Amino acid sequence: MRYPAEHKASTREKIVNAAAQSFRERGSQGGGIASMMKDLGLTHGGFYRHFGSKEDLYVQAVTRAFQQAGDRMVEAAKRAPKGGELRAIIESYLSLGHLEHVGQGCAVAALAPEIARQPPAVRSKVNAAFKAHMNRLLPFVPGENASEKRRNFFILFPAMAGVLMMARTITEPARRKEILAAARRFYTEAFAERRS
Amino acid sequence: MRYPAEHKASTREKIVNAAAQSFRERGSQGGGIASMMKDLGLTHGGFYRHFGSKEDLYVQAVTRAFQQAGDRMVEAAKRAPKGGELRAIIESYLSLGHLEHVGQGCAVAALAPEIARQPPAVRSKVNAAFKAHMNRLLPFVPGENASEKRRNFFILFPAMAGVLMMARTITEPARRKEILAAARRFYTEAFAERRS
DNA sequence: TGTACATCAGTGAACGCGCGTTCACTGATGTAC
DNA sequence: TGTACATCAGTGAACGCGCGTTCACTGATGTAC
Repeated sequence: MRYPAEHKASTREKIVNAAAQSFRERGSQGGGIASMMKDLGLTHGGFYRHFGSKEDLYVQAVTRAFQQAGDRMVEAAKRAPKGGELRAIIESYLSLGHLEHVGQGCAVAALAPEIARQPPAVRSKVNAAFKAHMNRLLPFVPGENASEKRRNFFILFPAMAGVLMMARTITEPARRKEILAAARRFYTEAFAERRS
Repeated sequence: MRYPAEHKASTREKIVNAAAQSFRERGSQGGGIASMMKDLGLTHGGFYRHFGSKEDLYVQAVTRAFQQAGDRMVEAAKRAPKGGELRAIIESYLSLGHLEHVGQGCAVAALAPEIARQPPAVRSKVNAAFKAHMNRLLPFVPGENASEKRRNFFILFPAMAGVLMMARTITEPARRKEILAAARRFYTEAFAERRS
């Protein structure tokens, strides 16, 4: 059958979104093309009308994941009182909600080691998506100039990703919360407090 | 053929070591039992004389990986001048050598998100191995008492793992070094300097 | 306005491959007698 | 001391399954005339 004009683009959109969640939740394998398509009420055969390969989808999906995670942080910052933007970002990043919802969360915390193992072509595209993500967040990072902001960014954000990762690894809920709370305090004091 | 008495134990040892490297380098799939056995000059069929399943091996291998990574850090601390132990650990953890040798390095930085996705039985055993790893390192962590040391441990080490992960993700060598250097400075100042 | 044809997103069977796991077998050495 | 048998780490073919990818086909709607 023939579909309305933007039908194809909208299907593609849905696939990318489903994949962005699936890869974060289930790893870089993502649980299979067939299962992702099925969740959208489609069959696997149609997949190749939209993407050249699973790897192609992976790049699109990780890029999307960075956008979504960035959206969440920017929104958290917007809801914060003037001057409290970074604190709000830190608190939302190191929240129990973020820990529990890998599928909607930070792509670094969900996938970093697997990204590091991708072939160069994939990694360089993911790098570009990450760079865009960083640039959205730099305005909220302390620093006199761009390079100082970048340096602080690369201390704060990977560290928070590490904490989140670690906490997700641990089974006892109490210990998880403890770790997140301690890290919130530490990074808020280090980066988001009036500095002397 | 019948083999000398400790032959079996020694083969098992070799498999665990090969797997500890393979999982860290190639992810929780590890590149296949057959290929790991082949690297040791064995065939895949023999694998099940040593392990009940691949999952069983995974637990043993990750445990081993923690031991090895712990060994390296403890050795670095021993080589350090009195009082410089933690600084030495930080510097060796955030070194280019560690970044480049995933297979011999920290299991958290190599595998954390994948560990978080393992079934509960696996995760709780990995948790136990991690706890043992932590206890080896606690003596080097600042803090008045055990719980304060633990709190600092859970800030410092996951953060360093996050930095390493992130740096491994990035393709440009210069940027990688930059990130490591900035983090070394930050964490040394925060945890391994004479504190006022 | 009506008819024939083209288009193309989606379908579902099929293919090929990798991989975890099983199993009957091997054969050198230990043990029983 | 010698012989028959048991042991068991390791072998390699085979099985079953999941999964990425291909391909001939479908059929509703757009387009040409």
